[in-house]
Amino acid sequence: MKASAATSQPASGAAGGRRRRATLSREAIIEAALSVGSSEGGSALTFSRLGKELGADPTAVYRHFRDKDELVLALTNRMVEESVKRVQGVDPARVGWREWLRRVASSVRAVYLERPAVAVLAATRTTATPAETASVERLIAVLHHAGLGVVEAAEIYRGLLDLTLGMTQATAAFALLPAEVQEQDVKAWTVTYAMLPESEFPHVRQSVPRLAELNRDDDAVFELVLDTFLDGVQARIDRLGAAGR
Amino acid sequence: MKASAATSQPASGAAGGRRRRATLSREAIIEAALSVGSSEGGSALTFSRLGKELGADPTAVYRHFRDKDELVLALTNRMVEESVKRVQGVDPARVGWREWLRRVASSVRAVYLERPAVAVLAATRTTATPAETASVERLIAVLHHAGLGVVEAAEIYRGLLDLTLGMTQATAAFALLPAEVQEQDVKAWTVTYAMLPESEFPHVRQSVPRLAELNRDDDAVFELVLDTFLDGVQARIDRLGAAGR
DNA sequence: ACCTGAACACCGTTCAAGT
DNA sequence: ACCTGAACACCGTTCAAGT
Repeated sequence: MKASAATSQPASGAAGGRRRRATLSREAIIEAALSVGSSEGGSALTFSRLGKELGADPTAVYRHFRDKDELVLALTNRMVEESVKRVQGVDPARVGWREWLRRVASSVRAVYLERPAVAVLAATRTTATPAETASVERLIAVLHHAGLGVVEAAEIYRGLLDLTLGMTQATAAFALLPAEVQEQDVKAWTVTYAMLPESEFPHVRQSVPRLAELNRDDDAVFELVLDTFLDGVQARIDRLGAAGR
Repeated sequence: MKASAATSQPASGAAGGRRRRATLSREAIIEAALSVGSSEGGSALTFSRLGKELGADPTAVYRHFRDKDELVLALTNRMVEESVKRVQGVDPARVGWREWLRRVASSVRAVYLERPAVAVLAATRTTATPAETASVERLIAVLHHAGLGVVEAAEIYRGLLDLTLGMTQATAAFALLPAEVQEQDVKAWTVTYAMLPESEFPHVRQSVPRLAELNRDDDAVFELVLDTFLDGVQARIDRLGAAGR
């Protein structure tokens, strides 16, 4: 458990210079929660830690949010906004639908994994905020223009997001486990799997260096899955094109 | 919060007739934990609930498991065993690699979703038990025989499992949320998204009935993703075949 | 040898009391 | 109007005491 650095980012839009211990506001609480949720130690987002970060009593948060769930929804919206912002300069017409989807998915994953303790709470939630609805419209539109029917485009959008958020939540949840537990998991691949008898486990033994590598690099596994999924989308589009001719 | 029915399955292998309040054993505790983890109410697996199910003091579990993590690992192994058992009658040579992988992934998902409170704890863990290692060997072998190189087969195996477990963990986590919170999420699609202005959100409006449907049916989304992923694997195999000729 | 029950350091949340 | 701090019903875990 390392001490979490109290590095709150400058507020977007608000005229800066917010002091610690200043009067609480939803904005200040959201910033503090994002900061607590990104702590290296990897422990959960709690009212106690949040109060410490704010320099206030833990229960003071209840003056601004009805309960923890309302805070989680506000944090989810913030991460959606941040994800959108990171790809807003990328034009799907220029880079192509495939590369654009890759970047959208990767930026969602990156934003979430920067705050694992928030990610485990946010990944499964729907906010229906402007940032989210605009993003959904955009994704379906791009898939439609790529050659899919509108409803099929919507299906692929949903699949892509569930796939991205699901795998990201799993990575975040693992990162929050105690260090000893994580090491145990690494050892399973570098020791147990590496020492399996070659006669019974020929395929495992031949690929175990790569498997151990992938076990330490969830991002690589995610990109592999993402690329394979997009290959499948491409195949679907090609099939429609062939049938339409 | 509904009362969880104390329906423990008959122990596999053991000569049946175990009584409640009998002397505790790892087996009895595992069965009780699986039962608690499958409760409809959707609340977490805790020592308190486990003790009630066993008719013993909650802390009695510590006589048989070092801590909760050791229990979780034992439960993970049980679910892996159960998943393997459900497909052991299916021969990949007969149904084809694609259909076999579909069934493997679907049975893992089904077994986990029957015990959501266990699934959220188990999905990210590696046990390195015989059931798991044998399963890994089998999966890589099947993908290799389908036409992939051994290392590439291992990569696809890993991707398929992370994809399956990640999406399943997300569904399980959502199922554990309080009922009001889940309803809120449903309403986001049937109300907020359904009422978005058509001029700004033409693609959403055209597909919103299907999106609302998918939102209530995570299994359908999973199957869509799985099929699209397997299409991508197929494309990869075709490409290798063409290059090899 | 195994189980019990008090205790501890945490969780989220409520509410009366402060300013 | 907003914050504090005691209190409550929970968490996992430890440990002395029981049988």
